[in-house]
Amino acid sequence: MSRAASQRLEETSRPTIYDVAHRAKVSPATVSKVLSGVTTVGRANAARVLDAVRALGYRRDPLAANLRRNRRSLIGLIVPDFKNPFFGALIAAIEQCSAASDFELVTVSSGPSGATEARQISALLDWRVAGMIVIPSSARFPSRRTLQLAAVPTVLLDRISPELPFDGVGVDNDVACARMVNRFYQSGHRTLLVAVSTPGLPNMRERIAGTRASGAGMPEPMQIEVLSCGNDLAAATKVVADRFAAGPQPTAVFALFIEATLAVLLEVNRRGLTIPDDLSLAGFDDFEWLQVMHPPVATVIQPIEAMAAAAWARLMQRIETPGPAPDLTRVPCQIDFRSSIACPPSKPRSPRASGPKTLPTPHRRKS
Amino acid sequence: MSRAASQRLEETSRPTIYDVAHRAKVSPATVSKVLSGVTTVGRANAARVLDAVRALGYRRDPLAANLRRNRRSLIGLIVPDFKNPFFGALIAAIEQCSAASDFELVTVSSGPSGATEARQISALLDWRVAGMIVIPSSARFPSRRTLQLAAVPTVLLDRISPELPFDGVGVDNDVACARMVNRFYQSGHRTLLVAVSTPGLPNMRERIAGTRASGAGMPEPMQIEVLSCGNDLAAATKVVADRFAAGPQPTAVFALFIEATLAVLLEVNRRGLTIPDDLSLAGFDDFEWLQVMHPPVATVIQPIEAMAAAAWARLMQRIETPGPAPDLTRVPCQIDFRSSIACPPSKPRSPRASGPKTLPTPHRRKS
DNA sequence: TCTGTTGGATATATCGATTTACAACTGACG
DNA sequence: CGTCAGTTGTAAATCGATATATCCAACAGA
Repeated sequence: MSRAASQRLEETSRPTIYDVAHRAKVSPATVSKVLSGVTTVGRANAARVLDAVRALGYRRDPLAANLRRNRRSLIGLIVPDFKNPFFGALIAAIEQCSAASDFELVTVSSGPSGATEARQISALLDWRVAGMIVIPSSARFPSRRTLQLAAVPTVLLDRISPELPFDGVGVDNDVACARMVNRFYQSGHRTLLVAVSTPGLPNMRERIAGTRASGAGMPEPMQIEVLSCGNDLAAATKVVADRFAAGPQPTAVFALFIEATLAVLLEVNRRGLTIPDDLSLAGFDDFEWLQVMHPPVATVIQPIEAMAAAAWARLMQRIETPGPAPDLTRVPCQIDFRSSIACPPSKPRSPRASGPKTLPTPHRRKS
Repeated sequence: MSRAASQRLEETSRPTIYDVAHRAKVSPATVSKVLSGVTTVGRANAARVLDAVRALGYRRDPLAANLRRNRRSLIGLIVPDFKNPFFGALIAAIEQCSAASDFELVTVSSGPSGATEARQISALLDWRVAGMIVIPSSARFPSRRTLQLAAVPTVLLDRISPELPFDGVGVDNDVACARMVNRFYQSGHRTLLVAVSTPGLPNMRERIAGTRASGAGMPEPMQIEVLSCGNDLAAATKVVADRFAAGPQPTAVFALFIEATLAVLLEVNRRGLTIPDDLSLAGFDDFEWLQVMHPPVATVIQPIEAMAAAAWARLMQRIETPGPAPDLTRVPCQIDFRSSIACPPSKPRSPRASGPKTLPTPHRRKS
């Protein structure tokens, strides 16, 4: 009866598996088997089914299929912020991975607040995702309410810590920072201002630790000052401006997140300073525009494709064989030492001293 | 029987509506009514249901609910590229809108190819989204295969054209371009190189038309040259380099998309030119880093929040009352005339002539 | 007393697919 | 010829929720 109705509507609404079955003169069960690649179907029947599918333009309803089948075909991805192109690139890379698989990817953002993050996680769990990739947004992740995550294969990305009971994929922050600090040291710097977002974030913690350790291990130990800048550009701008106004002028800044790099550049402009003569600068994360600065800004380059691939592989593996021991994968960073790092100015604070340049800078004004 | 089983598993697997009903000593139908806010439920029963929901931590399965209910609670969003922070900001703004509504948002990217765009659209249609917001990726949208879209409320965003049978929300490209061209004209420019991505894209078409019309309407008509740069930075860089190497040196460039702005800045660096003395530059889309350039780059600022809000409102309206007449909404742009536009150099090609400056530029090197 | 109405609750069919248990058919072999 | 094994196909239950029809109690009006 209902099937008859569905048949009548065949042209207006989407065809169902019953319509296909009817047209191919087989049962819906057979159609389902053909579509899911079960081999115990006669060649003739299979062919007729495929013909009918083509003729009717049938597409299976993933809602119904997922509901019945226990294994769901969705992967959830949670990023803190869509506006950040670093996360954007990660999303794109992960989407690439998912396209090559049988899973569909659903991406949502958690915002800086832990509350909305928990809400988004719950929402994805409601959809019974087969697995999740999460870039944690808050320092303390996961909140108690989201601990249900343990039930679903989950891989943390970028902001990872060995204390959490999840698989994780991140970069070797300490190594990268050590290399960058070394560059500062080799250029003659003995003090370094490190601009971080929230010191509690796992990746920030690692970067700070790496910087500190490396600085302390030098023949002449470096003096490392850590500046917490908050999460957005507005906050960072203010903190950086205050710091430049207050303490002794820094001669080298290592910005551990992109907004800090921007904030420092803004402040440098405002004060009419010159990079690298007055101030050496290095950043984290590579964006194309960093190369068109005067001079181009040295940065740690996080291997986005590699991170995405590693996270995806880890998740697939975890879905297939849910083993008990979570593990962390570290991907190495590249560093592009661009010309924004040079000798410190010879006189700390004075009208102007044209410090010797060790690195070529692109020509600017030709007057 | 099956319910008994489900009851037995109550602690290990997610509770169902039957579990709630059992605990509250009512029928599943009543629970459903309470949860969907139907008022014909006695106060005592409603209270017991809510208690049971809390006690069991029940959350309704959106798969099952959406399957049964005809009205789906999903909105699909398709953007061409997650890496572009302009789209990222749009996603964030639209997500904001959706958070305040009963709908859930699913975002996917279509990539530059029309084929994957069609595939993504089909996938979203399979999920029976209640509506879609699409930033078309290909010049000819929609492809024939995706015309099924007509069945679902759909709003196009950013790249819109009156020929398509869809609602659309975009910016007043022609007005914005006219204002920018006027600025070039007022600064003394009579020739203008316009860098576009794909001239066929609706927004590019509009921008080119607006630029051309405005330039032609000047007391001394301007000479407008259009340069097709392709869609990514690599292509744009090459095209721009070739153009600078070949024809007469441009004195003013209006980059209609962000990669072109970057490409021009790169080429300017490579050639050791100075902005705005040797070349005046304006761009489209505002990014924070444009302000830390030397000098800051003038740009058209697209009102992202307004676009998102307009698109969302339009979609909600269309979902509630599916009227037949599609319409286009235009949102006005702001322009930030930064100091990257100045007089053209007095001598077209020669050692160097320090052209008179009409606008202050921030100090650079103090040597 | 009987009928009609109404608010409140329930039983049951249903959304569209998958899965399980079983029936029907085909040969093969004793 | 009958039984057994191996294929191939189908009927019916099922996933978890919602819509619809039905049912019941209480109460008003005739």
